Amino acid sequence: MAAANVKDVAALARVSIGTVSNVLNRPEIVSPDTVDRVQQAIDKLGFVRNDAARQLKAGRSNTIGLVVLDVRNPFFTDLARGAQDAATEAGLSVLLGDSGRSSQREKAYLDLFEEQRVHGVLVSPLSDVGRRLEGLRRRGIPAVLVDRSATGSGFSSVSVDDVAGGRLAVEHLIAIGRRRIAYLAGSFDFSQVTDRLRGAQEAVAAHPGVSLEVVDIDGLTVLAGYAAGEALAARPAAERPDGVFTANDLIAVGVLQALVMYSNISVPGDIALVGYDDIDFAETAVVPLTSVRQPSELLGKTAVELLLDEARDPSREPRQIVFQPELVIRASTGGPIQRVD
Amino acid sequence: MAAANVKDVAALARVSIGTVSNVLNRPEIVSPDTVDRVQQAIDKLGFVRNDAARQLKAGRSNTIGLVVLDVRNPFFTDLARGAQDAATEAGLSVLLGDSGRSSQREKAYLDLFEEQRVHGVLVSPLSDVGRRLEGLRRRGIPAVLVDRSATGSGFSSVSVDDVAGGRLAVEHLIAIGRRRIAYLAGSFDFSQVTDRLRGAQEAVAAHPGVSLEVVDIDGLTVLAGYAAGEALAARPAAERPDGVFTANDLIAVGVLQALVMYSNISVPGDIALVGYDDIDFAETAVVPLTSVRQPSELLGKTAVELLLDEARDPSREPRQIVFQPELVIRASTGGPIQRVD
DNA sequence: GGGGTGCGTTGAAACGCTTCAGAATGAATC
DNA sequence: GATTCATTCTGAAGCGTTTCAACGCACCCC
Repeated sequence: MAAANVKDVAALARVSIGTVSNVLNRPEIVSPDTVDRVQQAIDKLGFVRNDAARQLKAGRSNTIGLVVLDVRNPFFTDLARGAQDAATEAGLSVLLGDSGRSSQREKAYLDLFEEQRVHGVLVSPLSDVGRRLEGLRRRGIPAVLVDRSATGSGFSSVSVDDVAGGRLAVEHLIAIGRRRIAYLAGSFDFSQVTDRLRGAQEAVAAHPGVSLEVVDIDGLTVLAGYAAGEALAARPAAERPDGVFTANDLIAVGVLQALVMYSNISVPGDIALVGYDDIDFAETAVVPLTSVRQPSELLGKTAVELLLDEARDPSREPRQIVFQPELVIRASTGGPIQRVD
Repeated sequence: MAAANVKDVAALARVSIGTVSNVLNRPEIVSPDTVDRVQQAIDKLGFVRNDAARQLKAGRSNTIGLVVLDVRNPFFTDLARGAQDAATEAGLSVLLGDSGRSSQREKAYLDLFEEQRVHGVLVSPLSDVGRRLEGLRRRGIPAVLVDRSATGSGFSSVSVDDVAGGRLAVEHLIAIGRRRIAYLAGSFDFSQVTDRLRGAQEAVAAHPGVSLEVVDIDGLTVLAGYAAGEALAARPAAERPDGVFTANDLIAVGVLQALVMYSNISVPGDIALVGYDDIDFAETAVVPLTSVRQPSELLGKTAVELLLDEARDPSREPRQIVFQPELVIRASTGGPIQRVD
């Protein structure tokens, strides 16, 4: 029992294959009677349209390729979910690839997407994929960079203003009276890490009497944060910061746990703590964590929209969309909002 | 500048299109000279093979469809990663769909996969998709159920023995001397939740003098765990369990945080705690959490292997592969491993 | 020199769909 | 009754690949 095709349906419904195709794609131009007859034939034969043939004819697939740096990072899964929703809405599906920060895998996925003649690609780029994306574009496949601003690259991008995020975090610490701020981060080769630092510096610069110490730790993990927290706790009280901003929530959680162990240091009493990303665990940490939230789902949704616009009109000027992060205030900086305007 | 196709390559290399195809797919049967010439033409034209045409001809795509219940759950992303690795190895790619526990979306993804004539589908089934999968199989698309045993369903499956996991957890609690065990869980309509309970019951039944209390909480979240932990702490000490097993790590983390707040209750001193899933945060919790680990990545990898076997030989008998979970012992039950053989 | 053997190459056919120019039909208009 | 027009349907062409029977050629062997 071979799978039925349009020809079989046409034969059973006693119409031409062209009519079957019209029933499938533009039923409004076919007479109701015929639509009925064809539909019955389709049901009877269990016909399911062959997408490969359709795509071959169309010249491109109904798929959007998305390459993320790390599927295990909630930021990216949220982003992927947003992208999927927007794509589904437009009748497209998303092929999700995980580069795992390997430029080899990144390339492999882009090659795959090119063979598939995808509708477009969304990339959270590892390194310099500009040339590769140029190639895709020449073939008519638009690309949008996600989570990285791409001014001047000739591509559209959606990103979050990390400088603003850093500023937001540290201004909040200053607003609640902290004067000796520390920024805890590792992996300073990530632009996100340095952008957040820059924001922190700007906030400090705007407030005389506030100092900023940068603590370079070993990575962006809970364990690195725990070690850093222990080191802070071991300092004489006078040399400890009274406000700590970390490059992400994982570090903050580690710091928090180290401080809770040394129960003589209280959060936020002695040290107020602000993380970044607002992961699920921020809300449910031992001391609920103030954090900077990125609109990840919105990022994915918007990226797809930019992509579709460019697919429709390839000559369109690239646009850089920068989202503003949002500060979520919780107990680790004194809980309910106290704003000083 | 239209994209080059095999015909263009053939013309430039002065060979037939059949030869170009052979260079692409079976270079060993083409003379080295010709391979060179064709390769140069390919490079010069920037030719990239059109996958849609290839698939149309082949009758099926080089893609495996995977539908998971929730991409945000690390268990599934790990599983997906395992599946991707195995698929890549076999020259296939994975189309990842997130049903988000909606049977409508589940159906939509299966429809999509059918249109795509995917090589096979992996499903962590929401409800009864048996009939739907039967339909796919009739069309030559094999299916493997993941994270659910499917004995007697006619399909292969990979799953983890949750009964064994529950037994493992509670036997460990008993082995370290606990006698009043509590099982904290919500959502008792999930088979995983009840299977783990069954394992716990078996372990208790095998040890006279040990009691098991089942505490039904509101969901499987950190917050639900926190509430349950507070309730435990509020009990008179004599009525508190001395060993707690939770249906997942999130609950355990919540319990842990509630207990740590009431600092008169020590973990593991007063209450030993075992979670389930071994999420990243288990290792880095305030008190590192003993947990039952599921080989999620291996699950994905194995599922793909079963699928490929069935794709190669459709008459193959379905197989049910059940993995054994593993207990990871950490500080919440007394830390370094103490094994009684 | 006829017949066999292998190697490398050829090119038409087929995969299943969509599209589109044109045919068929019936109704409306002069 | 001829003309126009709208509506509905037809069927061949074409998308770009893989496959496969057939072909040419060189070589070897009696």
